[in-house]
Amino acid sequence: MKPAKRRGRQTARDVTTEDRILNAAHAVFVRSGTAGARMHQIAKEAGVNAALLHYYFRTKDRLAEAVFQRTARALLPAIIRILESDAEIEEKVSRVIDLELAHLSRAPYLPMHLISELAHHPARVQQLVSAVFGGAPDSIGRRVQATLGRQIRARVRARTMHPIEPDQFIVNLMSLCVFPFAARPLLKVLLDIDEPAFHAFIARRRVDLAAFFLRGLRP
Amino acid sequence: MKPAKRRGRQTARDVTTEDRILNAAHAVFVRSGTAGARMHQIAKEAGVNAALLHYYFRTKDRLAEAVFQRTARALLPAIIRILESDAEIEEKVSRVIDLELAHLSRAPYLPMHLISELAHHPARVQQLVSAVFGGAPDSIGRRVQATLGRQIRARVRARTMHPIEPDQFIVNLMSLCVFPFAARPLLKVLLDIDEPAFHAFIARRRVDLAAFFLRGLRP
DNA sequence: GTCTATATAGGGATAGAC
DNA sequence: GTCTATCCCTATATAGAC
Repeated sequence: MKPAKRRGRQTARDVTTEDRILNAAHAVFVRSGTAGARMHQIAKEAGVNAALLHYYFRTKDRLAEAVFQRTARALLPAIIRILESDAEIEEKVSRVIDLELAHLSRAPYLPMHLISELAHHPARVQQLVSAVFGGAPDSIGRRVQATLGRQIRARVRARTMHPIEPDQFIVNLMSLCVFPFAARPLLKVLLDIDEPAFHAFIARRRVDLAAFFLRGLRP
Repeated sequence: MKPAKRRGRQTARDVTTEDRILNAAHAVFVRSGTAGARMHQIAKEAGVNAALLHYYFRTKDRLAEAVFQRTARALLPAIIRILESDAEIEEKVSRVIDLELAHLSRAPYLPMHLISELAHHPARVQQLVSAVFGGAPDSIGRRVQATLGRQIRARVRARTMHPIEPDQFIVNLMSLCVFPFAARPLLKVLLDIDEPAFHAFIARRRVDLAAFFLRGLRP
């Protein structure tokens, strides 16, 4: 590979040509959607010839799959690890919110891509499972829900928490973190805010959200 | 137009050929994304010849635009009307949640389509504004936020509500309603639930969500 | 208004030189 | 490993008969 002549803004991980392609593909796929993305555009942003994409990843679909798996590994496993740890519930909520809002501030379209791919391309479902946790097909979700369920029941018995189903707990938490980023273009129109205002909005959220959520759990 | 020979399951509004096309286009665009959608597929599901699509809507993009505007008009205006009405906050929360969950249970991919189109196709932003409210460019969002802001401040002074920014209020409410549907394929994998379990999940949500949200607003 | 037939372009993919 | 040239198919779009 040629070391010089890198066109796009390259990160520290832009070492090998394959990485450059993967990074560019990630950007283009997320920006335009997999169906709308153009191989030539990816090649251009990676600063390489279009034929090289087929040399490294045989087809567009394989390239999309590689990007998808990378996206799936970016955040979900870390969230799951927090939720099934043995930390207190308040601790879990804070840590999940901190992690999600920090990460999504840097990669705002990440969840959109994940969701959109899953919706349009049924094969991705299996790929998600194997990407997030090597072999466990369904047990992951059940395990997290069981852990949370035990914690919640204990707190309800102690009169320090309002009853809530574990799945509703998880979905509420994820909704409040992810949706603002996924719906960013919509919110900008509806709330009439621009880019800096959006960042201020998220900054405020990092301060307020955990407290709002935890008040919702009080008895 | 020929009255017989309708292939797809037709609704009561499948009266004119143009409607049939629009309905089929809606289904295909939402299912496959605009870029992934194929004109032939739309024609097939509408039960008409492919050339007819171009007779009624000159290009694929115009057809996509028509579908988008229809999608935008489906829910947003009603939500906005509730939020800027003079009902009490508790009442607003309940009504928005009821309306959204009922509507999205029938059209789960509606918000995904809206968001995805806005993200991928910058021209849609302007089209959204003119679709939701004829001429008012930005004032809609500001007006809703002002109304809510006044209500919240009054309640905070009366010590019956915890302070919260109007924009955070709106985004929290929308997040909790919309995200579960937008992320449905993801949630099915993560929570290990199938179609009927998802419906049960939403049914439970229609009972619990307003109370959860309102607890989050308590002082 | 609706159909058949066809023009045209764009994009994914390959062959083969270097 | 990387480039140039090119193939081929698919999808949008149009022309024109009925």
